[in-house]
Amino acid sequence: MHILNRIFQQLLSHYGPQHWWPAKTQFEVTIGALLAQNVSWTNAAKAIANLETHNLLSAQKLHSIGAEAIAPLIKSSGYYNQKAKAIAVFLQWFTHYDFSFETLQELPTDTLREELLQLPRIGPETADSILLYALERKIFVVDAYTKRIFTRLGLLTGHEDYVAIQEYFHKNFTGTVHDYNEYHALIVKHGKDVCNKRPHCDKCCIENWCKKII
DNA sequence: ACCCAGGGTCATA
DNA sequence: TATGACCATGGG
Repeated sequence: MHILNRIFQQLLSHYGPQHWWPAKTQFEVTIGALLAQNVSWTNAAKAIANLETHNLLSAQKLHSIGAEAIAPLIKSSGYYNQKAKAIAVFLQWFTHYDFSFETLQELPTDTLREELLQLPRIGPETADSILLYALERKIFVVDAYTKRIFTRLGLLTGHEDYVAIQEYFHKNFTGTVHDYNEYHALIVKHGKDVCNKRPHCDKCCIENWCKKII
């Protein structure tokens, strides 16, 4: 049993299921992934709620109004000009697949990932969030918490790039897609839970309960 | 007032 | 490759 599997079990038993992604549709997950970039989830959630209020939480409708009309509706998510443009470009790309997630599902994961990465403001974490939480592909989502927590645990040096960290999980974590879903959500939960002020803090995970895992 | 939050991009060395 | 600046709102 690899350490990554044991840490997952610990996190799950400690925090319980996180029920990600908090959205009703695959489209809402995707838009949410863009809006949540580098802002608190509550900020992103307000923007999504605002779109829903205006009955714009569908690809066709959102595509029809354009970036200039989207921007003021998502102000609460920050970077609203960049994000509005990103949503508009994504929707333009999505027209090639008839605004259909069924059609998207026909593509292999690697191809989909490369396509998504071509789009503005869709970097590795956002692309993987869409792949995992909207399309249910077995992809590990790496974020700043992942790097920080697992570096503190001594399992990473802190100098690995995104892909290297992702491969570490793909090779060693033997979970289902649902487990991949929970793992990332639990890491975010744990990252907020413990002291997250840079390198060291006494009452953090290492001193308190992460040692028990290892 | 400062820091950070479910990042990405671009310029610079 | 590796930093730094920038985007921008809202809560602590």
